This record gives sequence, C-alpha cells and structure tokens, in this order.
Amino acid sequence: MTEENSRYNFLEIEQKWRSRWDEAQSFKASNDPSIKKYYVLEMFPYPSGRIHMGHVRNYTLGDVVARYRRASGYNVLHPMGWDSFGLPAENAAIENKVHPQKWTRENIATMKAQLQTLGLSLDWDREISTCEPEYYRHEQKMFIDFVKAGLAYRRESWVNWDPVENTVLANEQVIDGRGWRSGALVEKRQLSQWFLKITEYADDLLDAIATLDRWPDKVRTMQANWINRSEGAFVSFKIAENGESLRVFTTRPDTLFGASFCAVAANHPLVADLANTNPEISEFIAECNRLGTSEEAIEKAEKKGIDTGIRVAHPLNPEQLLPVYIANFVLMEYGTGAIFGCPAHDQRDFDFATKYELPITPVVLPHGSDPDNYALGDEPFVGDGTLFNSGFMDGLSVEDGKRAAIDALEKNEAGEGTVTFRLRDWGVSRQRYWGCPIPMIHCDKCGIVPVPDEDLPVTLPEDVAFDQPGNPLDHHPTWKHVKCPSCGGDAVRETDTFDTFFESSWYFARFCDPNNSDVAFDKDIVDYWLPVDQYIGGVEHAVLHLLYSRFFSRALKQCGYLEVSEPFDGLFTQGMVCHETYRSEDGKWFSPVEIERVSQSEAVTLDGKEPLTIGRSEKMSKSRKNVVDPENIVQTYGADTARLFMLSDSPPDRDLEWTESGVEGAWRFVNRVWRLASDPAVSNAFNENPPASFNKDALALRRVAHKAIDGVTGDIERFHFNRAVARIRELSNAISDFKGLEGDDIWAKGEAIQILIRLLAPMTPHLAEELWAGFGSESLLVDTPWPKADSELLADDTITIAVQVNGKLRGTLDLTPDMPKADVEAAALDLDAVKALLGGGEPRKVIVVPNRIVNIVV
RNA sequence: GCGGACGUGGUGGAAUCGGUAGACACAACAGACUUAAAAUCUGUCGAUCGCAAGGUCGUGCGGGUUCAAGUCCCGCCGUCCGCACCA
Repeated sequence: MTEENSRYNFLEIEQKWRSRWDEAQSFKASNDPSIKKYYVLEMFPYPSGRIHMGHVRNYTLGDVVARYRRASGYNVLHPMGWDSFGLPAENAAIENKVHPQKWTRENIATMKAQLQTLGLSLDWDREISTCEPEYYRHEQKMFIDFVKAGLAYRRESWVNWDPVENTVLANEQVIDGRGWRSGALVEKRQLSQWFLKITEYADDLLDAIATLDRWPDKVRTMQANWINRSEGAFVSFKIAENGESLRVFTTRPDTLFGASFCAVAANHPLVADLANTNPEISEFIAECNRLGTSEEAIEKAEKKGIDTGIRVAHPLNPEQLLPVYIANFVLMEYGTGAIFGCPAHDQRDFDFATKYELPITPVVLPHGSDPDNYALGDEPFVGDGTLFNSGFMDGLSVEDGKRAAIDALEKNEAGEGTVTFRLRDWGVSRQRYWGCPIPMIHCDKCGIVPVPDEDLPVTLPEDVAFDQPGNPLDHHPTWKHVKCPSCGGDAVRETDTFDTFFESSWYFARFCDPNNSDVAFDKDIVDYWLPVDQYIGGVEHAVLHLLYSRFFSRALKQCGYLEVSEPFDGLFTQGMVCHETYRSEDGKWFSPVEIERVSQSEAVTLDGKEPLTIGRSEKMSKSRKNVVDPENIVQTYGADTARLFMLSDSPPDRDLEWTESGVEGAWRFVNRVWRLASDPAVSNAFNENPPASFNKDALALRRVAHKAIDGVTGDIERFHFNRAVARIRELSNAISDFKGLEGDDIWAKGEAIQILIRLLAPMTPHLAEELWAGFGSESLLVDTPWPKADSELLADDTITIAVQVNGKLRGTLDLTPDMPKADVEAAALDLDAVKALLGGGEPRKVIVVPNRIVNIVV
C-alpha cells in the first residue's frame, strides 16, 4: 500500500460519487402510483445564512431513513426546500440595509451549496422556496377558500406595541417588558386581525391524537394538554348597581358556595370605563399591559389585583355580594376572561385571598374528616371529598356536586354547563413586510372583499424602504391603493401579511407536486404521497407547527384539496446539538477554534495564553460562541465522517454533545474501514462461488456478519442509529480480528466485508459507494437492495446462562439452546460455587428462565 | 406559574419482555514501531478490600413490590425544553 492511498481521500471521492448520483438521477421520485411509496421529510430550514450542526443532524437522520427505504424497494420521496419568509430577513434589512429578498435568496444559494456537500439523497428537482410567488400564490387562494368556508374570520386582538418605534413586537423582541431595540416599556394594543378557526376542529384534533401511534408519546401528551378540553360551566354573577351580568367560566361549579371574589382580566370590557375615571385602576391596567402578551410572562409575574369597587351577587345565594377584582393572572383569551375565586380549593385563589385578606371558606371536606371540627391548614385542599357548607349540595361528591350546581344554575337562568378548550383560534395577521400578502381589499362601501382569482397572486412590491418604523407595505406610496373588485371605487389592500407558520402548514403537500403552476397540487398526486411516512425535526415544534399542520390538512380536506386528515403518519423528534463552552475570567466567551485544550479540565486562549473556564455542554448558540461550523468539519474530515459522528454517540432523540475527539474517532473509523475493505485479494476470492462448507472460525465470522444485518436493520427501523453504528463497529472489529487468509476463510471474510459496506451505505454513503466499486461491482450501491440475513446463521449453537443464588450472580453455564428445564437446573446445582453456598442442603426454590437465567433460592 | 422530558463509569452511551449492568466509542495510562512526532498496533480501565483466588458495594436520593429492579409503584432532589408574533 503506497503512502498516497493509505489515507482515505475524501475530497476527491465524495465529489466523484455525488456527481455519479446526479448523472444517474438516483434520487428522483416518480409520481407512479403502482409502486409502494415512502415519503421521508425533515423539517425544512429557515435560510438564516449558513447551515448549522442542527441541520446536519436533522438531515443526516432523514437521509439514513431515505437511503434505507430506497434500498428496501420503496419509491422514496425525499425533498428539500426553504421556509423563507420571516423576521430575520427584515432585521437584516434594517440593520444591514439589504433587501429581504436579496438577503434570503443569497442565503438559500449558500446553504444549498453547503447542504449538497453532505451527500444527502434529495430530489432537488422538487426544491421550493416559500417566499416566491409561485409558492405563496396558492396559499392566498387557500385563504380565500377558508374565508368562504367559514374557517377564517376577523376580530380584535392584542399585540405588543413599542411606543417609540411605533411598531408591533414579537414576543421574542420583548425583553423584560421592554422593546429590544428601543428599550421602551412595551404596551398592549388592540388591532383587528385575521384568525383561522382551529377551534372548530378542537375535538377532532384531540380525539385523533389516539390514532397517531407512530408519534412520540411526549408530543401527543403536549398536544392534548395544549388543546386541553375541559368541562365546566358558565356562571353569571349579577352586577349589583346596574343589573347586568358578569359571565365567568369555571371547571369547578361544585365549589361555587366557597366563592369569595371574582376577578377579570385587565382588558376585560367591564373595566374599560373604570380606567378612565379611576387613576389607580388605570395605572394597574397599564402595569398589566406592560407584561406583554406571552402567557409565560403573565403566569410568572407576582399575582396582583385591584378592587374595582364593583360588587356582584352570588348566583345561588343572592344575598351574598362578592367583590370584583382586576387580576394580572386572568387571561382574556381563556374562557370568558373572568373567573370566580374559591380560595379554599385552588392554590392561586388561595394565594390571592391570603394577600388581599378575602374570606376562605372550605366547601369540600376531605374523606374521613369531621365537618364540625374541620379547619384548612396553610394550603388549599384540591383533592376529592364531600361537599359541605354548600346548602342544597351538602353531602354530594365533587362529581355529583358539579352536576347539581349546573342543574341549579340552568334552572335559575344563571348559567349552564359547557365545554371549553384552552386551544385558541390561530391569529395569522402580521404587521410586517416579509410575508405572504393577505389577499383582501378593504372598501368603504363593500366592506372586506377577497381579491378575485384572476388577480392572484398579490405579490410583494420590491421597492420598499426600511428607514422608517412600522410596516413598509403600509408606507408604500402606491401598492395598497386599488379599485374595489366589487364596486370599482377606491379601496385599499390589506397590508398585513401571514404568520410564517402559514407557509409551513402545507409545504409537505406542495412537495408532492411542486412545479404545478395552475393549482397548489394535483389531488391524485397528493393523495398518493400523503401522509408523510416519516417526519423528522426538533421537538420545539411539538405543539405549534405540528398542530397547525394537522389543522390545515383538515381545512384543506374540507375545501376539497386532498383526502388525508393527518399529514404525518410517523414523527421523530431529534435532540439538540450541544458543545462545551469556554469563558475567560472577565466573562468573555470563546469559540472552540479560539482555544487550546491543555488537559482534560483546562483550556487557554490560542494567543495570549489566558486561562479559560470550561463550562458544561449547552445548545450551540451564537451568544455562547460554542458553535462548530459544519463547513469546516466537512472540509477537514469529509461529509461521511461528520455524518457518522452525528449518528454514533447519542440516541437521535437525545441531545448530542459535539466533541473534537469524537469526530477524530469517526474519522479513524472511516480510515479503518477503508483499509480493511480495499484488499483486492479478498474481493476477488469473494466473487468466486462460495465454498460448500466452512470451518469453525469462518462460520463464526459469518454468524457475526449475518447477525449484524439483522441487528442493524432492526435498529434503523427503530431509530436506534447509535446502536446500529455500534453493531457495524463490532462487525468491523470481528473482521479485523479474523486471521484466515485462504480458502473458505477468505470467502467468509469477503462476505463479511461486503455486508459491512452495504450496512454502511445509509450512514457513510460516499465511502460505501467507493468500496462497493472497488469490490468489483458494476452497478451503483444506491441501486443495490438492502442485504438479507440468512436465518440459519442467526442462531448460536451454544448459549451462556447466568446462575444466581438469591439473586446474586455466582457463575455461568455454556449450554446448547432449549435444553429441558430439569437438565439446566441440574447443571446449575452442580456448579462448585452453588454447592458451596448450599452447604449440602436443598434449595428452597429454583427458578429457571429458558435460555437466560437460573435463580436458586436458599 | 403551567405543561413535557431526562438523570447509568472520568465522558457519550448500551442493556426487545423485570433476568449476567457498563456493548460500542471517547479520554486516560502502559507497551510496540519510529532518530522523533504523527499515524498504526497490543494491553489495562466502575469503586473498594485482597499477593491471588475471590469478596463487598454500585444505575440522582429515600421507601416499596418481586425469586430477581437501571427497568414496575410511591415520595423527593437536580437538569433541560415548550408556553400561542423566533423559526
């Protein structure tokens, strides 16, 4: 072996095979319904600039599945595209004076080139970019269909408002209650916006979770909790002064007699007038508005309230008057934006009542307590029990009490039983430029009129300026001024654009028929490909994107676009890519390429030899500077090494810690396999006919190889890719250790190497293809079927059985499989270690688990 | 605050069903080759006691079920993720 080829020349070899696959159009999916299909999809990237390790992990995982399924005979659809509308493009426009479209297209070009070096088995003919009119025109049509079907409507809702920049802020742009650029205290403002009626499908979206048996349980639970169906009641409290009612929602009507106050959200209509007359209340509402719109901020804030002075009558006991508070923890979006508080049986109400010295009346008696001597401790009682202090409901269980309370409310016309969901309708309006224009026209005479089909698409104007705050579409001198399609008079376009989740809610369908310019997609083609058989992406999308897509499929079905309700048959959520962090004494972060490792626990800067603290492994982020650029890795070690390391060390659903030494290890393995498999003597021998029989060692190697096929196949199907890599390494170790060099030995070695190459194909495709060609094959490995294990070689002729005494391991037995229990027991009792512990006595009990273990109880 | 997960050697992890804990790697250490280094190869590698044979302990902590628990149940502790305008 010469010096040149003793190390694997990945640069040349990887490029060569990518060109071959391109020329052969190896990964082109055909819309041929006669072939069994498999649709593998990874969540498409936002073109932020450069690919990061999270992308590499995501697409490597998907590529293993795609290549494995292709080899298993499926017509595989494995596409890639760009989720290319979004806030970062506008930020770049403001900060770097670059047009969002230019910025986005350049990023796509860069990232596409980077992705292509990874050797992914993608059908690039199906590439889509959501910011192009060819894509978004179809969702404008969909939206108009949704409006016609009653699935989209308009109402007022609240946004974060930056009073200095005069702009709507995303939650992300609100830092500690202030605008991220201006630093101004954020306010809430009400705007009229478009909503999609996802709640129309709340029950169906919830019930159908049970059918998603190839989804992770955690995602199913999260979605169920997000939708959160709760049965309860609306209850009307009469307002003492004017006879109007305050309508509240409760899940605990049984505790109505324990009510000691009502509370409303700061933006509840009831208090709108009070704010004008009472400065204290107006200040409190302003304070609540500063919390922003995120539920997290609201729920985390200290629970506070203010008495409005309004008094309401208890619906079942009209003599009792309750104070009405404005409370910062009541959400206008949930229920009716008003609650009644029962401090004795709810933690938050208890804290609130304690703080404002409101009465705490227990009405649920814990089982086994004495009603005459019962007192609540310093905690509310939230468990099951028997109602008391509750008039006609005394003695009922909590469940019966709920029913009795609802009956009484309905009889008094003071409320009724109801079902509510935590799920809220999806607000899709955004006051931004870089999104899909909402195809609506506002006419003073005709109201809101959809843009007629023949005028679609409504495209974004390209001549926009970002030098003044607010929405550039709104500032544009001409774009929004149009004639009303209905009356022909002067009218204005809607200047809001869609939430970018709109694009990602149907892109998987567009991939089925991406070049169709007439319609979003042909129904027959989509019905062939959908649902996606395997969807792969980050768990951060567990509720929003994945729920919106499920809703969208239903809405599209209702409008006649397609047949499936559930877009994703199988879902896999991968973990994050992490790296340790480096920090100097003055708190500055250093990136992995700016440091030098001195020992296991010490690092210094490259130049000044300044000592650095090594922090624990965290998600790669620009702010911590603990990012590793995939392009550097691919240039230094090649794509196969990067892919292999991504798959080796951690299970795909857990976080992966990126380490230099781990990559080195993968690189060493690539070279090891390269040396092991490039022996022409072995491949020539293997290409002869197999020998009639094998000696013991050759047979043992064949067993290892065929078990590897069986194991790796099962591991890939179950997403145990790290285990699959470990098995491949075991096979490679067995081949290395194998010493036979002639006759049946060398044939067996050739077979094992050939299996090794084929098992590596989904993980390190370039290396495998190169070795495959070197093994004398004429056809491409990507066109070669997945290997099949010989079932006769999967069983061993001896197995090891553990022998325990009182549950402790005392020895092992090597026996032939499936021996009668009595023989196994006798063999176990005959072991010296066992005899010594028995001391000549009889065991009390012997448990024999066939082919596994014997436990002797003395 | 609400919701969801995770916790096994120095490190990443393995352990279909409750049945030999630590596969496969990384790091470390020792050795071979080399003028030297790199690369490669060989060996050791949970803790502890012991010359050894071997013993004892050991899967975040405390209990429980079982012939047998990393795995099941109850209660804690710690870490991470999501929370509706980031994608």
